[in-house]
Amino acid sequence: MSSSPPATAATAVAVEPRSTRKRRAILEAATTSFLRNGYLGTSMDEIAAVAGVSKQTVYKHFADKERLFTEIVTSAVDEAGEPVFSEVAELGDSRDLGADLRDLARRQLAQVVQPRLMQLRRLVIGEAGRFPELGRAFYERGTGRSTAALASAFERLAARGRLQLDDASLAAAHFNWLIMSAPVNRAMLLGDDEIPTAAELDRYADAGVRAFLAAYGPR
Amino acid sequence: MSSSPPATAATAVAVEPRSTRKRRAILEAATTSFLRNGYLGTSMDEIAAVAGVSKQTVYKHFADKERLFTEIVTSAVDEAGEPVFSEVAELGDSRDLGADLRDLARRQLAQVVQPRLMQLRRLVIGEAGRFPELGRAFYERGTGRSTAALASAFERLAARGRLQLDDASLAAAHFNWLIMSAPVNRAMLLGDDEIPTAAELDRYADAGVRAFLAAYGPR
Amino acid sequence: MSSSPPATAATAVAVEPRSTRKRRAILEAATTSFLRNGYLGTSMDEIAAVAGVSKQTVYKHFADKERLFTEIVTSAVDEAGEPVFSEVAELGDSRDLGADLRDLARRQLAQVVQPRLMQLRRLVIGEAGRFPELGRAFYERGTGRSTAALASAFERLAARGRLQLDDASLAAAHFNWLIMSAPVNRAMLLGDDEIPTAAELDRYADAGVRAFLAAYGPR
Amino acid sequence: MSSSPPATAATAVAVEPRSTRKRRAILEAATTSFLRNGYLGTSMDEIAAVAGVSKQTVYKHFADKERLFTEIVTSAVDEAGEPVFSEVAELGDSRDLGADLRDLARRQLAQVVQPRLMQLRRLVIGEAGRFPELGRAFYERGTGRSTAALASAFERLAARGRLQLDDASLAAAHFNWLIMSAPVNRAMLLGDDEIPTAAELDRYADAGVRAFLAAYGPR
DNA sequence: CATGAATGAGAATTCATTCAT
DNA sequence: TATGAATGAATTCTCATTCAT
Repeated sequence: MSSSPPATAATAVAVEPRSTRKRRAILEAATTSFLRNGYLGTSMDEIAAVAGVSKQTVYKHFADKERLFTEIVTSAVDEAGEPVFSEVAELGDSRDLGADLRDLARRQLAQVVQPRLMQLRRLVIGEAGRFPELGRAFYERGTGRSTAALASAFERLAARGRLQLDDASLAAAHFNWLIMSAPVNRAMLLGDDEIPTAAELDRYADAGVRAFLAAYGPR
Repeated sequence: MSSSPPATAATAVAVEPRSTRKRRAILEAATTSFLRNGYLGTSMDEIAAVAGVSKQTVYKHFADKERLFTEIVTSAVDEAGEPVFSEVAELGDSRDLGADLRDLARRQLAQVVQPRLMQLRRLVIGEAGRFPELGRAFYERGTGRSTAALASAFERLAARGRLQLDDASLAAAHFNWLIMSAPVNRAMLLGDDEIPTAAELDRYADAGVRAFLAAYGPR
Repeated sequence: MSSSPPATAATAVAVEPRSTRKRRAILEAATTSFLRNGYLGTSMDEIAAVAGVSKQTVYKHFADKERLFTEIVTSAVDEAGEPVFSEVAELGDSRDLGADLRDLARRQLAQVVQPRLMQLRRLVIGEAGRFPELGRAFYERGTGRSTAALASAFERLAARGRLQLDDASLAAAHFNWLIMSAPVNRAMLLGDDEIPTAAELDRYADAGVRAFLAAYGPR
Repeated sequence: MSSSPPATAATAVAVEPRSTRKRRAILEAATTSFLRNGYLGTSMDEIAAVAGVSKQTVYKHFADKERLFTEIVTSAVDEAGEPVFSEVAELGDSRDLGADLRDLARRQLAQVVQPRLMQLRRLVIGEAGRFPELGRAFYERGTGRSTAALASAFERLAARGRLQLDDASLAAAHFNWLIMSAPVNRAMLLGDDEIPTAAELDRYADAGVRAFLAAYGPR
């Protein structure tokens, strides 16, 4: 309150370089716009205006619209994959497997159904024709990675007799989709306003786990 | 020179009105283009050129691009729903429930994964922001209708002890997604080239049915 | 060639030739549209649609848009001039000149301020650049003719000492505009909704006559 | 904060910003074109070409054609009203009222029949259907304002016995139209080539004043 | 380094007019 | 004679990208 930071630090050093700041503003503006209006539905003019910079500045930072788009989507896809993945990796060996799976399922579902992630999913699917690499990235970083992690966790559990399965990947896929499919499909088609409440999601996750355990649990 | 009124009549009746012919050409061209390039990625010029008609003719048949688009997608959605739905409705009471379900699952999966239907799904999802009605229509006519039909079939089977369930809708959703999710998700994100072979699809359908019966079959 | 079938006569002669009927429909539709939307603001498509005929039929009857326009406006101008003119010609020699002039003024003003005539005036003025002949026609048939008629009536009256003037044309113009200017100017700029009531118009006409007589009446 | 470089300031102030220059070029081009060809008869392409700027630049300065049009016409109307109005306000109390009124009348008439103002009048009248606000503005700023000013001047003169009237507004309207109507009506309908010479106009103004004084002057 | 302007093309939509039927 | 379709250009407006300042 009373003490103001050294002048220099305040304006130039402590604060991040203005170039970086602008770059971030552009990224933010572009992300919002691309997620909301798609690739063709977004104009560079709009991005520059929302970011509060000139169009030239946008082009200084990103060679062209395509590059800006892929950069944004790629990094969004990377980020989005992270938390889901780390959750899965933690699938432990507590005494109550059902509780663990329920916990995982709930968290995963809550993650995946977040508006931002749903928009990203819609965007990638809608542009899959124009940008196939993004579809592939989304697939591999998302479903692919988490299913793989899940599969290896299930493998361990099967080895200790806590699950009955002969194809861990298949079981992982079944688990995954038993939990996510209905809400994700709904939300993808009905828009962000129709996302179920947290309670409903939890119930759905639990039901998925129940079915999964009935099919794959220790007999 | 005698008299060929019958001929005229014949041509007039047999040959469909040229207007109808043109209209169909426009619809075909537009459908192809919209499915491949999306709403914004498709131009009226292109549609007219591909249909081999003048732009004016397009505008005489369809008030504007939006109307043309929604008309096409709506009718495509309607058609697409039909076969899936009728399959489900036929779910009978033969002695071998597993065989019946496998049969249904295989057919349904083969249907849903057809390139054209996948493109439609991508299109509707991609344009869900711009055309929410289409998303809703797709949801209701697709998943919605077939899940509902499935649920009532399951209800009957449960009444006769052939399935164990207390929420038929939930069971229907589980069935549905156990079978379709993985391939559909794959195909949506990886493009039409990556659609699994028929044999793989059948195997996946069978695995889904197996898991379903393990969870919901007679104990 | 001898006798035409009675049937034909019944359908075609008694009733006015369908060609004439269509022609009139076209003229009516075009008149309405031109008056409301101007020359450029009116499309041949619209005219054909409103008239309930095909565009080709329009072109059969009228060589092109310009010809249709000028024909319509010219005849509207002619019609419009008529009643005003005949009123003026009747300006008699009753004992009460003031009453006669008031009568004339009221009728003339009521005529000239009719919505349809105002629209025509606006139209002709607005298109004066594109169609100077129409401006000229309107001027001559309207102001020109009635002022001339008025002038010769005033001449007669002056000869008998009932008016004091040395330039009958000038007096006629003054009479004319004392009565019409304010309401016409108002209505031209403020639209048809703002036309004064009949009573207000009468009062205005009377005031104009009063001023006119004060200036030109027998001293 | 202390002192800004004088040099920079000098150039920045002396040389007007290029943006302003372009804006003015656009306004000029658009004004000419709108006045000559009307709203629909003028294309944005043409405006840009005549102004020597790109279409984009036009659209950066003015959101759309409508806005450009109304801005131009509104400001033209405002300007046009000014001189007429200030003349009227000055109507003094010299000994020779007739001379004063003649002077005023001549000036006012000369003003009002200027080609540019006549074109504006035609334009506003022709577009009154599409842009009613402009008609109203023209009415209020033009006739309305000057008649009101005239009325209050007449009121003063009547109070001192130099005019005989009981409705100053009416007298003002009569004065106004006695002087302007015939030439304005002529010029509106017959085009700018037919505008009377200055001498004719003066004579007409004088005649109007004579009639006015005969009707409203001291008996 | 960043701004305003320019470019040149392309979008949707409408127009007046003319063939073929 | 009258219709649907075609034509070909023009309309308003927007786009991604690049100079010049």
